Amino acid sequence: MKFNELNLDDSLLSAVTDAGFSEATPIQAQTIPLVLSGVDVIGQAQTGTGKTASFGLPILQEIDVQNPNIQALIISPTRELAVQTQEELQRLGKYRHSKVIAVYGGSDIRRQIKQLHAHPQVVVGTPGRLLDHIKRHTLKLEHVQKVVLDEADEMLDMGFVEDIESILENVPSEHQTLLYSATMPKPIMRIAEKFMHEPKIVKIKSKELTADKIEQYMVRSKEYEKFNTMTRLFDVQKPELALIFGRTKRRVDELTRGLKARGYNAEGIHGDLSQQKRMSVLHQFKTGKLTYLVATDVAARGLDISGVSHVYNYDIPQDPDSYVHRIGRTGRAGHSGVSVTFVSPNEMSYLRGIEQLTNVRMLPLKPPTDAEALTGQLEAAKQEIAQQATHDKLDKFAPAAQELLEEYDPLVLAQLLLKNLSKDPEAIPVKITPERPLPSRHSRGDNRSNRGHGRGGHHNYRSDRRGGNNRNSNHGASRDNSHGHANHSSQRRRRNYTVRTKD
DNA sequence: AAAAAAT
Repeated sequence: MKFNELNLDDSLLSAVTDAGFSEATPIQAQTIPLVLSGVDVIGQAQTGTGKTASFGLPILQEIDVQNPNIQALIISPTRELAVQTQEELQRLGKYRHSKVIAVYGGSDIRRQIKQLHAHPQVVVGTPGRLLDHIKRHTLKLEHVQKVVLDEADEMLDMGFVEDIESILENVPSEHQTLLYSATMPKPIMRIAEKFMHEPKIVKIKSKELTADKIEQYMVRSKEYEKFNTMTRLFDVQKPELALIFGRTKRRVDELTRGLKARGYNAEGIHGDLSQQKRMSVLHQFKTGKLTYLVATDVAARGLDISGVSHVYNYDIPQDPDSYVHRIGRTGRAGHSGVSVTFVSPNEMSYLRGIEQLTNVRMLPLKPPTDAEALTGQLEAAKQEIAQQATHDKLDKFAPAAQELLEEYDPLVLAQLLLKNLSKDPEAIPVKITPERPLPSRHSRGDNRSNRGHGRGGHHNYRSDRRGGNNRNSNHGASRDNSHGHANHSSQRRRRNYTVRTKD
């Protein structure tokens, strides 16, 4: 179905065309006429199916732009989703000159109050901050006619039901309600009964729970091997854009540190980071400046990032729904995707739970060997060298480099490159805290060391307390390349690929 | 049990 068959204003159709769409997705084709007819609607669909426009377009159409009051309210589970929704609605409504703002925690409330004073017609927000504004009397909802509960199952999981209830007390009772949810558990149906009137249900085939465009793999890996296995996979698979999920905020921090230490272009995102940081990291990832985004489930749902080629479940999700959401970040908008889930022996039950829900059997993936991984790194290095050579107009250099690379044992050369490429070679041993705290850690009164960077990563907890100074000294060879002439003459980063056998 | 969300 084409958009122009949906009785939408020309102003909206122009914006849709600008966005590059002509064909409506199933949820849009089915939902838009219903919303326009004024009935309550339950939409069972995930982000990436065109959900936002399916409520956004009819809402924008019915907005009276002469009316300075807030006429539509959209409640989102996470701040990032609120921002994303606001941006999309603003884009779709640009020719209607409707004003859409987002209010959410972690950002300056005074600025938001100013924006609220400027008479927006649509407000997108997260529950906590919406309530905050209501209490401050800076958010007036008495003219709201449409309410959207976006990702309702997610909001339910996060315990927002009471908040939503309090927010809705401030909305006139005869409003139209639209509820979106990827899954439809009983509590969602209860909410629907409570807040909605004879809702029409639009269901997008549950068969598409996990798109078949996603190749789903699993890797059996013990906890302490996971990190190495994953980085080897990176080297072999060379993801364009990878999303890596960890179970806790702390593990996300550790993983990020570890990946950075090994020279991967990685950043983390979770709820304890400042909102500013969250936004900037997400922006970097969306614009491709960042290849590896390590995240808690804050990024599992709703976020629409195009071009995620790989999703890695470093920690398998305990909740099967979470798995569906996580891998749904890839294989979007017609692209194919790959997901890899790491499973340790005591996590097999989670795996079974997931496979039962999705009705898909994950293909076992053999962890790459060191040699395979190094070959992968080598290829990447080759490409980089070639690229740089072209860039510097030193085309002659490329064949020479090729030759060099072919001449030497890849293993030796790759190890060397590794050492040269990584920003902090000493930090290469990475230690990720095990899931459960280790039993007694021989508490001999000194807890000065091992938190954090885990440099040196002794796996053996023997009490060699004098060992403090036995760092292996093979990095004694001076890494400081301050040889009189500074090398910032060359604009780009230059590296010395000196070939020297390892002692 | 963790994460998210108001300060």
